[in-house]
Amino acid sequence: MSGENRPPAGADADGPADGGPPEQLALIRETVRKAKAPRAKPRTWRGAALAKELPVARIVVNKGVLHLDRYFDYAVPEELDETAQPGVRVRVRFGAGSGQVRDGRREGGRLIDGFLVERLATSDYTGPLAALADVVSPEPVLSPELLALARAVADRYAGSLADVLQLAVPPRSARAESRPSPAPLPPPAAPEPGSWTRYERGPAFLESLARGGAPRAVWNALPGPSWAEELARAVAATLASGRGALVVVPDGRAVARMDAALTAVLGEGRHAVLTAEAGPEKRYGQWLAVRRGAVRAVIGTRAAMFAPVRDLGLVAIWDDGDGSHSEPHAPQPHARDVLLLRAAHDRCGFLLGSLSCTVEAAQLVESGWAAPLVAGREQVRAAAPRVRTVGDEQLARDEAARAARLPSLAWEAVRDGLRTGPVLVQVPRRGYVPRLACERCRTPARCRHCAGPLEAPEQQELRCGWCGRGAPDWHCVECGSVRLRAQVVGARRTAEELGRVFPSVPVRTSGRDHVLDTVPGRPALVVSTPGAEPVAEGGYAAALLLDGWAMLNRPDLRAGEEALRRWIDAASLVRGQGEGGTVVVVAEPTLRPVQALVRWDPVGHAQRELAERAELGFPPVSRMAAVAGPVDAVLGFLASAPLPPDAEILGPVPLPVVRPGGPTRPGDPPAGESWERALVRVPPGSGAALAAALKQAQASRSTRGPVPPIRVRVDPPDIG
DNA sequence: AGCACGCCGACT
DNA sequence: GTCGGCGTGCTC
Repeated sequence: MSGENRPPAGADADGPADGGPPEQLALIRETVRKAKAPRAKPRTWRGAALAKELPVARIVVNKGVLHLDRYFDYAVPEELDETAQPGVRVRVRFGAGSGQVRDGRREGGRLIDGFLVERLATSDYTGPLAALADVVSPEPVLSPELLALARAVADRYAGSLADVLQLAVPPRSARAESRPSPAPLPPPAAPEPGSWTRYERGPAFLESLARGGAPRAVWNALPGPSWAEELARAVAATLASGRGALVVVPDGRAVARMDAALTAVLGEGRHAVLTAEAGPEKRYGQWLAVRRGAVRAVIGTRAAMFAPVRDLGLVAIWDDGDGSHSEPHAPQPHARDVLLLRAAHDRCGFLLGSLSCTVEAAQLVESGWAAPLVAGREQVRAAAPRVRTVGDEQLARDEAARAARLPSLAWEAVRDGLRTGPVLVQVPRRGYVPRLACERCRTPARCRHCAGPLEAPEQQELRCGWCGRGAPDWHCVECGSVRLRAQVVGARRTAEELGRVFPSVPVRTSGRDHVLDTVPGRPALVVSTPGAEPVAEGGYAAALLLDGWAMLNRPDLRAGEEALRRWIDAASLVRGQGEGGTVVVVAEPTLRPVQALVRWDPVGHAQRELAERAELGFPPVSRMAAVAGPVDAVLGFLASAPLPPDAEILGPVPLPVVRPGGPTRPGDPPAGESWERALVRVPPGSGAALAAALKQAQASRSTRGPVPPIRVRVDPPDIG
């Protein structure tokens, strides 16, 4: 299906996937030590009895601090010899105070958790080794594969191994560990291709998996509910080859659908579900069943991306554009990139599926690393609804629309739809912040120097949100207009008024705090925020996508892609145009994402976005990192970081101050403090050097005295 | 981050 | 002499 297994562009093409170079300081110190004293047999305080074979244990300690991101050697006491095997959890004394001996025990170190990485005959460390305090449990939870993956993720995101391990290995539950896992089942028969026949290379993809191959594909799924079953068949094909499979989906609803689909295709007992919802003990039990090889297929939300599946044959991610694939805990890895690293490392199959298409997905195809898995146009036309647009000019001319606050085309679509079934109305969430755009043609206003988004904070001077330079003489590059606008629309009110326009029809709502899973096929108005749309029995007769303008003008590089994804996701719940399914989107028909929706061409949209990002030096073609903190600290940090010569620093610019007691998001500065943020941008190929530099600067920073806090994030998701 | 060591000034 | 200030450096 695709060529040899070189690493994917944009993922780890420019990063050492296997460990990375040792830091220079450590290297020098190591050399000096070796010169002074050759490898020593371990001596412990007071010479307690040690294991006879391989008396040294290499430990990774559970401390996320970056200057402790290396291994520490400990002596293995005789009584722990048997259980102290690679991969087990251990407790060790760790901390300052070397050389304090009292009663034959070393004092001063605190007991902390860690993992045993390997057993060795000798240590490079010249001092006397402390002894392992305890082996927590004989369960080898950290396999060499998982360790290598965690190392690669830490390097890619300028984070520490310990932080990644915290995400990758769930907390222990002794009860779950003591329960035996079920006996593994023999591989099932290869499945029929089913609805994969709708895709040109679908059956071939399944056959390759079933034969033990490692095909890699970016799959643009046809609208409708079949994707879960199709993913389940890909899993089944992989199991048939005697290998394991892993599927990561964005949320609990998608997990439930995959769970049902896998049960239908494979029967009971062949797959594990890894979600946080299950509670720690149950989750650890499932995780253990996977690690022990009792279960070979895994589905779950993002934490499952590290699932220790044995003999991995396929990693798959569904809807990679969904924000919940981004891990909020340090170092904030994205499930797509973790799975890319796994695919490259384990040389297994890779499947990225979505109804829509991200720029990153397009890049995987563009670079040749993955093959496109798409349906022909006639399949798309049959499955997708008819899409019509209502632009602002049309809206302005439409007297009836102004009076009723509803364009007549939209009114007709709702009225006609309600004759045969439910009608979906999508309204943007409140809190969507539109960004500045040309008043006439709606082209986003960008900085002349770095192409960042322009902002006018609190009616102040117009300036760039990235580099902070002012833009007093801005004019639109497309049409020459000098006027800007930012519009916040009364979306909810419009939806409420819809209910008044159709008083005899029940109105149901689905949103953040109250999400409906399904609605019956009877006529009803279903008002929903993006992502919370219920599935309608038999499909919606029509959908109304309101206030596209607000969706498209958020101050985010992904605004267009995200709006299109939200629209496609909603429109995919509508019947195909053969059955009369109609979608009306209220947005300017000349805009690229709107046109892509009308043509139902998310892949083409992503390809054009990718070309543009390459031209403007935007991620994912370039790689960026964000450095946030008090302005002096940010500047000092950047000055001390050994950035690659091709790195470009944008800003810093002030971040919005969080009001005490106000809403906070992870990553926000502490309430009341004024922080600034700089962006560091490097061209393709320098991503690994950037991450290494940021890591080193963080490590040397924390060794010297109390320092003001700094937040570093590789691949920040919210750059304007 | 902790935590201990060490090299300087005021105290019993 | 020796108690303890916190500046500096290490953690197997």
